[in-house]
Amino acid sequence: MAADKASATPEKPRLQARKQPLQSRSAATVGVILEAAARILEERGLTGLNTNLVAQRAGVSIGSLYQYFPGKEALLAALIRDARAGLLEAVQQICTQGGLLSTQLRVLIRAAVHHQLHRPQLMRHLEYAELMLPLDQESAALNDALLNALQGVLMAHAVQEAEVTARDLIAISRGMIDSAGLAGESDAATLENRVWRAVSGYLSCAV
Amino acid sequence: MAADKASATPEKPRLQARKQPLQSRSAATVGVILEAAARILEERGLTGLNTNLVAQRAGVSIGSLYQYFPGKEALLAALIRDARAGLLEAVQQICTQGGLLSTQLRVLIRAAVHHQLHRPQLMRHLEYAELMLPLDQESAALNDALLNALQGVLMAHAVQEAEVTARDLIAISRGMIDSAGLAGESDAATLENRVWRAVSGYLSCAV
DNA sequence: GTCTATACGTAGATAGAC
DNA sequence: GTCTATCTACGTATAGAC
Repeated sequence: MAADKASATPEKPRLQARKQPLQSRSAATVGVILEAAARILEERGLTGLNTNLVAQRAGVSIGSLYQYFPGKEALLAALIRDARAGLLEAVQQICTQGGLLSTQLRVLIRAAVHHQLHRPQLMRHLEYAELMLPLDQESAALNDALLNALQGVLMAHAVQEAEVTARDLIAISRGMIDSAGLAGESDAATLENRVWRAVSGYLSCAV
Repeated sequence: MAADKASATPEKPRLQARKQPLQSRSAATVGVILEAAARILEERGLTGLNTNLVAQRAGVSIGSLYQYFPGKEALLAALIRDARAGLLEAVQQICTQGGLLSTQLRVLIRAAVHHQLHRPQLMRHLEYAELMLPLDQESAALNDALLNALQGVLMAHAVQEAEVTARDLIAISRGMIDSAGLAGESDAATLENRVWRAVSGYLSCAV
């Protein structure tokens, strides 16, 4: 009987929040908690993030936090989802509008720079967290949607090997913006031009 | 709340190993420990790395491990130093040889691809660890040396804005190789060509 | 439904035996 | 000089009060 207590640990990280914040007050609480988590992430990184500190900074008790997020990983998953969803919205809008390839890519790069340069440290920590977490269905779907949107644009303009090209373009942009953010750059326009040079250079050799 | 109990935390991470492995047996032990740490990093990431597990995998006791490394961060610092030193050696050799810019960059990209595609997960974890650790003197010096070597090549060929260009080229390469490694690519030659396209494209627009 | 208090597990680090 | 045993601290998660 007593042995049952410590039965085989299922290792089941729950990434979904226990409650969906349908009420406005709950939504506000969730927002406060997530913003606190984001700030801590920026200041202390992944290892410095813990549920007690988040609750304290958010001004709620640890018990309340656990009512909305079943653990540290759930906080990270929510932050990742939010970030991905924000970018995806902008990207899909651009991709469905059509136009010259160069124009579309320019605008996409602008969106990416704006998105990633806003809080570079936070994005970097989230990107790393994404690799370690067994990323949930929703985040995976958002990632796929992002890649597919870009791939669609490339195919619409008859670019060869759209799949690997899309991956490379994302890697180039992400790497450069990451690096610039880390170096303390804040001039989005200049950075945008440099990313454009790399992206257009990569493509012009290909065609 | 109650009185501050954990307020006076000095937070003094020692990054230097306690002993330098001058004897061959010690050097072997250090090597075994570091390889064990590297494997765990690849399998479980930064949060999964702990001193007990490293000692166990390395086949030494936790006490012995602490004689060589005063903690988890010292293990990471040593791994980062080793990786940086390995790449720097190759890069400096290439940079001091002279020749056409395109030739030199080609060879540099080859070295970078070879270096980073070998153990992509490990490199990614180390890159992230590098950001969180107050990186020690030696690693900082190695990083500077790397950047300077590339910058020197660019300046020798009269490339404008060598500093920011060097940073961008490193960011492009690192981002693409990282992404390719994560996607499971193992064809170094193909990847090398794609990185070359991005790098040469970036530069040709600049000149 | 929000808080306080606490039990539990894990990891860090050391002291002392051999 | 290497190992075993252990102490301490911290973070997670829950139970129960309000």
